Amino acid sequence: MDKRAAQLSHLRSLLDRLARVAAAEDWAENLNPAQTAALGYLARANKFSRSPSNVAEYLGTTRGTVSQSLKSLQQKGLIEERRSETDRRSISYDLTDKGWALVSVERTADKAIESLDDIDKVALEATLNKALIAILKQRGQKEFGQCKSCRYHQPGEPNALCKLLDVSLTPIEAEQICHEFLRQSLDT
Amino acid sequence: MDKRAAQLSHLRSLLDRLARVAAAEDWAENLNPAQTAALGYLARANKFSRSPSNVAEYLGTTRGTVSQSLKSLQQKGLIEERRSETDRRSISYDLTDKGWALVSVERTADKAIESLDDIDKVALEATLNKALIAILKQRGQKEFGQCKSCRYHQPGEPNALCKLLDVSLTPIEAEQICHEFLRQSLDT
DNA sequence: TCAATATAGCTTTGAGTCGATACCAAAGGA
DNA sequence: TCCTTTGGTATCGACTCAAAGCTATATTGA
Repeated sequence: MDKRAAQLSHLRSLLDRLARVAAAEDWAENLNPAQTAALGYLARANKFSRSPSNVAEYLGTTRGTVSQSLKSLQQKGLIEERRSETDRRSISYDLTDKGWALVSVERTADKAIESLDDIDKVALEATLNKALIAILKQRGQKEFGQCKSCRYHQPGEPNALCKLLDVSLTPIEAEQICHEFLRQSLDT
Repeated sequence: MDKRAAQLSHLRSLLDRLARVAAAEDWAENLNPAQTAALGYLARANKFSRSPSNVAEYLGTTRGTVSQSLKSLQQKGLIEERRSETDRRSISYDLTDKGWALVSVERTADKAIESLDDIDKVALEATLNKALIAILKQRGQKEFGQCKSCRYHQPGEPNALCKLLDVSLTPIEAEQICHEFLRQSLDT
């Protein structure tokens, strides 16, 4: 194994270990890391992006797994299902008050990230995003992103507009995550 | 949920999602992410740090889980156990040729990371390391690190010396990971 | 228009894995 | 000798994955 390869795998393992160690504490309220991730996603996704399929694609896992994770979250009273009136197959999940309370508790991993310099945080986010986008592109997976940075977003006062779905977006909604997201500058 | 909290959890989820998506491909040769992580650690750890307990502490999981992961890796012919002669309880694992071959195959996540600018890579590693160290310190977990950056490392030609275990270290060994690692500058 | 077919959204199933707990065996002290 | 600590393993319930199995909607082709 040459040195270059070793260096690469080192960065990769560092990332993996950090996520693994950080995930090891995600057991408050009997939530495992996958359930915590799903709950966190639902808390940040808009109402068009809270189906099991969306969660599965976002987290890079299968619909079957997500189906059970969500069922478990539901049994614990953290989320509740809302069936679509137009399409009787599809389901969307909303957080309950209990769910909202849980996502806002701070964990030691958050504190550790918070302790970084602001400059580091900005750079970290930018770089991680680059890496993530590169992987997703190679796999042909969707990126997901905030409406306000989307190609279909049209700013406005007081509400913005989604030109794809033709719906009005409150300022809060414009910061939520959407599965239809497409970045503005199309670099292939 | 105020904006600051939302920002924090965003960085945290980004990290989590990246690791999750990257891990989703680690199924070559029927290895799951945990097994891949264990194999990767064993490939980079020195001979004093390849016990089940060491792997468990490094990955932030339990000895029981690691015990099963290693057994699975062993059945697949990727590692082999070596029992200590001085302590009949302890076990150390070595990679087989097949195991070495497997850790050196490049995955798409590696390519994505490789595609980053060198400056980004250096900054990314430094920042991730800061965050990891902060978490580990809060949890009272050991850091693990390369001998050559350890407090007990004494450079020398051709071989360096570990002042803790009083053993000679070849240049290759000095770049391996040790569970006894203590960083040089002691900032509390 | 209306069945036949294809696709989409989600769930169930079975094999394998993870984490918590309890446990055994060896080593170290008092 | 007895007690504690350390290193590793067995078991059980919960979880994950992949694949197969529903329904419901969309599309096709007379």
